[in-house]
Amino acid sequence: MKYKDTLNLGKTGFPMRGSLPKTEPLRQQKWYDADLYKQRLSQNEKKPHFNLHDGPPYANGNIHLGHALNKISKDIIVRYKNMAGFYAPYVPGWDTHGLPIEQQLTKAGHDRKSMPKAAWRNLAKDFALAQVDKQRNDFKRLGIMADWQHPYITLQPEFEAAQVRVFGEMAGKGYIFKGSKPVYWSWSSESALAEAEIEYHDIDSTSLYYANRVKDGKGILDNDTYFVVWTTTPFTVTASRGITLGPDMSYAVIRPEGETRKFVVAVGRLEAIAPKFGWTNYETLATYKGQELDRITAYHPWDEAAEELVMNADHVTLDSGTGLVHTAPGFGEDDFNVGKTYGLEVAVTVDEKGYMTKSAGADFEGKFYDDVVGLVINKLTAANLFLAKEKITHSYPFDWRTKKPIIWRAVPQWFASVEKFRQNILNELDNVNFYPEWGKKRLYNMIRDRGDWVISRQRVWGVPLPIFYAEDQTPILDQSIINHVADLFEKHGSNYWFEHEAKDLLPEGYTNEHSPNGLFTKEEDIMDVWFDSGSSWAGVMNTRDQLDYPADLYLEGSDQYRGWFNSSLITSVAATGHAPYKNVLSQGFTLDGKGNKMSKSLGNTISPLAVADQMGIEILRLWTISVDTSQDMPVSNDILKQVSESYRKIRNTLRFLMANTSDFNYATDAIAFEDRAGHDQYFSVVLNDFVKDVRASYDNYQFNDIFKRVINFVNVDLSAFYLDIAKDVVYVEAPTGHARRSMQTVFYDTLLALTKLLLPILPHTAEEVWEYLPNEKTEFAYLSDMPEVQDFGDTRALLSHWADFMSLRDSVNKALEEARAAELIGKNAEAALTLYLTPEQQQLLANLHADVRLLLMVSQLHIEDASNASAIKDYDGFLISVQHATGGVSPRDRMFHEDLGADPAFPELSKHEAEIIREFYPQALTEGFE
RNA sequence: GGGCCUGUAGCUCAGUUGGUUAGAGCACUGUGUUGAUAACGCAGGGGUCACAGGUUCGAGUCCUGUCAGGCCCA
Repeated sequence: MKYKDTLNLGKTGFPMRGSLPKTEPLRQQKWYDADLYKQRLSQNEKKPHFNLHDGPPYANGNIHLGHALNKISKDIIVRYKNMAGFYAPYVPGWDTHGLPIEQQLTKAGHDRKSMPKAAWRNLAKDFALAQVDKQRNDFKRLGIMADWQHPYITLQPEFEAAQVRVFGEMAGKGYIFKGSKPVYWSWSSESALAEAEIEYHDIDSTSLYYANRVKDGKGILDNDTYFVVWTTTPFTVTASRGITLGPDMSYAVIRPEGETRKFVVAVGRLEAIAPKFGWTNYETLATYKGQELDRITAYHPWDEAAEELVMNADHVTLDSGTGLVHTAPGFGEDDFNVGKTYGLEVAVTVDEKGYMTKSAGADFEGKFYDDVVGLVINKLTAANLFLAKEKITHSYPFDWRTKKPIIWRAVPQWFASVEKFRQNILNELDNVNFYPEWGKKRLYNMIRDRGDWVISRQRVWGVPLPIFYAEDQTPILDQSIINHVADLFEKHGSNYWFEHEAKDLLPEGYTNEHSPNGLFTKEEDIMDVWFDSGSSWAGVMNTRDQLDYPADLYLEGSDQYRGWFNSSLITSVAATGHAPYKNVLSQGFTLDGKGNKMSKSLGNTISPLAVADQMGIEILRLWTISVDTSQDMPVSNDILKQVSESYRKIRNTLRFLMANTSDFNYATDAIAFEDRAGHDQYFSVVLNDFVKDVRASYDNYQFNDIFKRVINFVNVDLSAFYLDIAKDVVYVEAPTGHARRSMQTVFYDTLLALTKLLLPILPHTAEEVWEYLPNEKTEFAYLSDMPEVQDFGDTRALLSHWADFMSLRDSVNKALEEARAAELIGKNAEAALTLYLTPEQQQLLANLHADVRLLLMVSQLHIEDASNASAIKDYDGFLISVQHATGGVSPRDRMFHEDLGADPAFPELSKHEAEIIREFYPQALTEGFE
């Protein structure tokens, strides 16, 4: 027989390489076939609940890395919670209303104007549901364990009904009102836009400087005095109704050389402005504070029916312009606010498509707003008021979908008055934990500074605003009527609104004093989609039996402070007085390897599905915990390659543990902690601390902390030390002997703990490992529970002793490396070490209760008293001498021994080995060795 | 322009209340093994802690500014 046959070399079929792209989909199919999601949940039915509420991605387009990061992070948390003693359902959601889907229909060749609204909405619904199906399949490829068969979708009747009831609750409290206000108006999509629907680009504009002649100078200014104003939006001059000054800013009345007219310009801008008008010399006739000129009037440049009122407001700056702001309340928010204070007319001279109306004047009517610059200049020039034009490049708002510029424009809109319950919202934030902590500050500032919420949209694809109008156009905002509409939606879906007349939507026999003839009309606007997703706490958490309100956790990208975190908080506090979440976890954005943002145009994007196909989704999942998700995260192929190296290390380590426990049955073979060898006790403690630390990191959502701990544990604690020394035990010692069983006990504990702790992150790999653990009872690893932290008492002394040993080991390794370089030895087994130790250092070794020779992996170890040392090299405090080992090499354990042939039957083996052979391989006595 | 955040070895990350020669893993180089083998061990090189001021006996760690980058807003 061969010596090798008397060794316990590891055996396992677990492949070194995972072939992840091929095996993952097969494994996932098994999960879905077995309805593993439901199995795990039903197992947890009696446990405390943990609800992570899914923020709904928009049902349009391919999933990108941000989606993947989001869903994988949630999956990690939910899987962990389910294995850690919680009933943690995960209902995925989709956001399905809104303009992008309407645009997709248009792109596909459908014409909204050519069909009834209800028909258009059915097309949108079909499109959205198809997108949901596609994205759902893609999410499943990421290995996400969720209730994929019962997602929530914002177009579901029960969701729409819940949303409408939230609206009713707010209306009932008087939070909903109708107003006319400048809003972001997209003429290209003929709709008001939410702030979230806007993006900014730099554009070139023609700005104009012109003069307004004083009409009523209130005894301060003469009638030959002119206010010099600046505008970057010339079309708004048609609706100009005022001139705003900074109350504390100084304004000079000057007369340029060669001019008969006098001009008013802010002192702080005079020097910058004068050259533009060719004013090389001028005399300053007087200086006034802005507030001294308050309520003086001036003529509109050409509109005799209009008048310009001088006003004061704090938003005026000296950064640009003249320090006098031309004010058109219908076309700007600041303008509107100051105009409101002074009671100005809100003139709107542009229609919904961007064309000037009759109110702009006969020569403007019908012209596109952006094409009237020349006309405005002509009119100003004709009135001798034109001073200069100037090209400027500035950041300007655009419709994020049509990519066309937008304008501010006052239109009738429905609002939610955030002002009325702003303080309640801010107070509620104190009851929420934020990860990271600064999230609270960020959300707080946003709520504090935000204005009222424009909730109406002039589109079709969305939840209708459940509002009726009486014959005299009085809006009817009655909570009981709104709830009646909600009931209809719950039964028939919101398309019912568009398929029926107002009278069919109102409760039977409804009357109203404003409708003497019993006639009613209905609102045609729909709700802002942020109201949809912002109502999900009501439409999902409150509606489904297995879920709770408020949710334990909302987890989204940091853009959602302005989005979903925000809108959910507002609707929830408005309707119930409470925040919809107890914890908010926000994540950064994925950046490329250079730290720049990912975008299609830059070509630096990485598709999660491509990663799954090329490397395996496990690699992306492992990447997710390798980075600090609270900040922006770099991703590149190089980074993923590095992560895949880490994956291989983890995989190989698991494989080694499996291979060396394949003949081990915990039930019959395990050795109790007290009876384990010193190094096995030590490692049991290391493992236990590892379990404790990793679980704490999970509990605090510190993903990259888990990664760091796992990688260090695998590389340093296991691979470089414990598994390395283990080979001389596990391979060589008697197969069922105490030394080997002691170590195998720890191996198996480690294998099991590591597999379970990694499962939320690497579920495919963990399940694969599980197939090689015949003694584990559950069919899937996911049906097992997280390892519990054990109590080994006070382990500080033990850990301290081993920390000391590690210092000695470092010194020994350096000494061995020098001996190797000097060609005194090759491998460590050729070495005989002599340590010259102080009494304290000798005590150190005694404290270990272990075979130090084994721990240092040399053939022979001699301990001498330090006082006997002469000319021995000091390695960081340890006097170490390396010689070549003596005796001969055993072909079996490949170590040097001086007792080879002590058993005459086995002349090549050591005494200890011969004993093992006699007991466990008696056939060697007859067969002999080759 | 404003709010929030980030900038430590080639890469991903640690660096407690400011205190001796700034750490880890990976990668890299050298080397040993060839019984974890398309694996594993050991050793080594590598950072003016984005930059510039300031506070302090002393700053990666506090303050100010600049630069670069990200999210959100104007």
